[in-house]
Amino acid sequence: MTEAEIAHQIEVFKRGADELLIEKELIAKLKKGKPLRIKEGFDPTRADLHLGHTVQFNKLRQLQELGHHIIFLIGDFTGMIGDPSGRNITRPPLTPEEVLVNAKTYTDQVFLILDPEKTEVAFNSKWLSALGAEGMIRLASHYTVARMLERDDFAKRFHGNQPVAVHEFLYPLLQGYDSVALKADVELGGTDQKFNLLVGREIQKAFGIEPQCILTLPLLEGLDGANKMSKSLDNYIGITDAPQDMFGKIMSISDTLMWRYYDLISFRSIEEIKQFKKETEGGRNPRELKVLLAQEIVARFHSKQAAEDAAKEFDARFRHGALPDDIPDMTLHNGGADMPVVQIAKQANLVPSTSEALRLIQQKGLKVDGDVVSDKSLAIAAGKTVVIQAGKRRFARVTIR
RNA sequence: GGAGGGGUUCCCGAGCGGUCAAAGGGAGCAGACUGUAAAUCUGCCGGCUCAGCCUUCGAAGGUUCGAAUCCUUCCCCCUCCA
Repeated sequence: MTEAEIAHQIEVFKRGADELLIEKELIAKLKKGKPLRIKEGFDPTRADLHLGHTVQFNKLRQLQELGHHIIFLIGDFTGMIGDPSGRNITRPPLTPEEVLVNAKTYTDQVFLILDPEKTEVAFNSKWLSALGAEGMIRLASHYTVARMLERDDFAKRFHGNQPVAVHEFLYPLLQGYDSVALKADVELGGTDQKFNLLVGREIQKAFGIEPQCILTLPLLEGLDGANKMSKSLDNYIGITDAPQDMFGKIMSISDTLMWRYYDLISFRSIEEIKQFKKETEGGRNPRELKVLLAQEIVARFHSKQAAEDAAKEFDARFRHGALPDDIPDMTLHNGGADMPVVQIAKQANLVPSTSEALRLIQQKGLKVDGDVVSDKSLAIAAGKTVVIQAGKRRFARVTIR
């Protein structure tokens, strides 16, 4: 590989990335002229992937296009332990069947971005199950508690009198062992993974393997603009979200966050994005650019047509107050008697409780056929069909029987 | 193994015999304003057959007219010492 080619590759590696460790070593690896083994692991604890994950996939895709060997690692074994990255020490363990199902949905979604022909899918139970208690203890001997406590998350909890379970220490070790088993040249991860990735280098050295290089990518903030995108915080945009939802969620992000999304998940060139920024400073309504972003994303995971339809409906619904096309229809049985709206709202899953429905009425947030409900004891006659709206976004077309 | 501290409503965190469905903050929800943006303002924020009733303060018992608050046992977490 020529100097120029290497320089180009390094540029691709680093684009949009947070950190590349260690650049010199990566250059040395590239100089060997062989495709690099690039690994990234994912826990199959959740079936659905969201846009935050795609930041990683996009980078894998770019590296794949450079001709490198991409290993998509499913952490079926580590998934049973649970990622220590925070709150839940105890996670419900997954059954092997659940893991398989999740893994399948994972790969289905990932291959919307990666080339399935050129991607190796691996499961870490293959070598981790074989490790056994003895192997585990041997593995653990290669790292010290003091070094383990260097991890920010552990240190914080330790000093903040929060529990740190022993098994949480094992996770980085196992992840590192994955790199040994796969002979990874490079491992990718979010910035929150930096510690684990570095442990991987040490473990590889301990096993007499050339340590991997590390590429960390920024974490995509969720819809709230503060926390990282995650399903458990319910601030995510799922890859399999319906076009309408996807579009709407992107439209609801703040202007500041929009630029972040442009940087991390848009395929537009850096120059183009710069131009957009300039235009908004010159008075262009950021809303228009948000629409472009929303369309790009919907088109990527659905289709161009879906993106256009979503934009049209969005306009109709929120700028002109029209009802959405896809109001769920349902029939509620009340034995032929009139049914109070509070009950209807609850049973139609528009509100979690009748108390909540009563509150909504007080706050003028509940509508029947477009009219604000002011009488909390309002009942709908059996046989009628009405459109109930709770707040701005929740609708149901209900027939009473 | 020993000593001490602690477990409160989604989260943080006050309360320490009645005025407690439980202060305050965060998150969330609704309304106003908008670009379903942000910021801001207002209100709400356990459940129900909702001007009343029911269930909640780690769990189970007990004391009391009355307990988140006192007692007993148990479970869990943290700190220090060994």
